[in-house]
Amino acid sequence: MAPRQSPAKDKLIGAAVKVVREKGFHATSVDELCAEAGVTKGAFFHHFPTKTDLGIAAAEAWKLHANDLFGSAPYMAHEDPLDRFLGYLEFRRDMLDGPVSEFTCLAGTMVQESYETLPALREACHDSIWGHALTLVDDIDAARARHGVAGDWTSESLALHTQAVLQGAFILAKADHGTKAARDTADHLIRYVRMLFNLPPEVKE
Amino acid sequence: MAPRQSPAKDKLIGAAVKVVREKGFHATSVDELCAEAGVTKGAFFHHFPTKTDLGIAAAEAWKLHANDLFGSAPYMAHEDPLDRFLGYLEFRRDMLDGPVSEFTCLAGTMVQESYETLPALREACHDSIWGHALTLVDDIDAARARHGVAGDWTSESLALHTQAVLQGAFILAKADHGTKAARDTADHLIRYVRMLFNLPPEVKE
DNA sequence: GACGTCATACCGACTAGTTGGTATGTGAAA
DNA sequence: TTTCACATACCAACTAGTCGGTATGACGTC
Repeated sequence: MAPRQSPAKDKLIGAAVKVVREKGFHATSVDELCAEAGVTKGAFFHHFPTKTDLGIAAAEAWKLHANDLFGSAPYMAHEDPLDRFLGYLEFRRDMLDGPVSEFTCLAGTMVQESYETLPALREACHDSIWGHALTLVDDIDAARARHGVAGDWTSESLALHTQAVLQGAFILAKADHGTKAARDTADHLIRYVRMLFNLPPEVKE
Repeated sequence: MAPRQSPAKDKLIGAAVKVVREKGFHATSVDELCAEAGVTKGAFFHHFPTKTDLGIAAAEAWKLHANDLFGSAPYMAHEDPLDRFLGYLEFRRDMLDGPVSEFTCLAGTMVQESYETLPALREACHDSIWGHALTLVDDIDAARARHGVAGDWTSESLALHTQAVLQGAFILAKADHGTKAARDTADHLIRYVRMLFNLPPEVKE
């Protein structure tokens, strides 16, 4: 039956991504993760030495998931790197919809609970966030070159700024139990980037 | 001797503000809070029916603390509301220094752990964040009027955007265990606001 | 101002249940 | 027959919360 692989491992990672985003890392118990994944505790500790190690694996899976999702999104077909960057921002804004736990960031959630106490998990969250942010740098660089935009800021800092605004938007959405404030803050980010590149404000119907 | 008040209550709130910012809400136990505050468990549950209730009280105390701190800061003496707003932003950027747990936001930390599971605590965090953000609205409104700045955005959304950027900066600082990325993102926010108000970029030595 | 009554602040042992983690067994594939 | 993926039973430590008790000060009565 079991085809000599580890379906339980993947199911546990999937369960962690789902439940930890809803309830947080420490509020989610191992038993709960096993129940959600439909596996037993023996399977859990067969694949992960500790609960923290599952968190680390989930953060890694999260980074792969994000880079896959955004790497294959429609706006990536644009020829102008600035269009790709703006397409990314609009895509992320438009994702701020539906249940809060379905658009928020696993790494941003976990790092708050681990940064002082679980260094290995903090590091994994760092890799997840930075790893995704840095995928934007090449397009930002190319967009500046093509459109002759200098400014006393680095492309890397702007890439990280977009992640900061999104992480902040998630917190507003969680506090508000709604998406309006989050979408408004994403609109401010888009307005800012357009101003940096000397574009007129986005026109919305 | 005991001056007919509740020193234990205040000490517990202070301990919660400190320890929860470091470790998170769920990772902090009642025993730990009592030890930090130097009181007994009896005192804890005399003043707070549940651990969550202490979290709520801490969120309320946090809002008072913030509005007191920023309400009496030096930049508030500026006559031009735009100078006050920019002074606030620069002050917040310059606060991003030293140990991470000493400049991050208690409400932003707790809301991530409570938004789906502890509605009363989520609500208290909402009040704390919104209550502080909205103190900026009058100055933003007045600054727009005085400097003739329209734009298709509301002053309230810009006030909330500043909070989102700061919350995002805290997450970057936690993930990075450092302050550079957080300060850079605050610089982007200041650059944005200056552009909105048609000011040249900030000059730094 | 002495006295009884009551409320508040606080103490710390205790408990019922949950936690992350372990030790050992099983059954199928190679 | 060895190995890997998983299951079951179990445990020590810790969890939030309870409960009977004490110390202290406020207040009304005489």
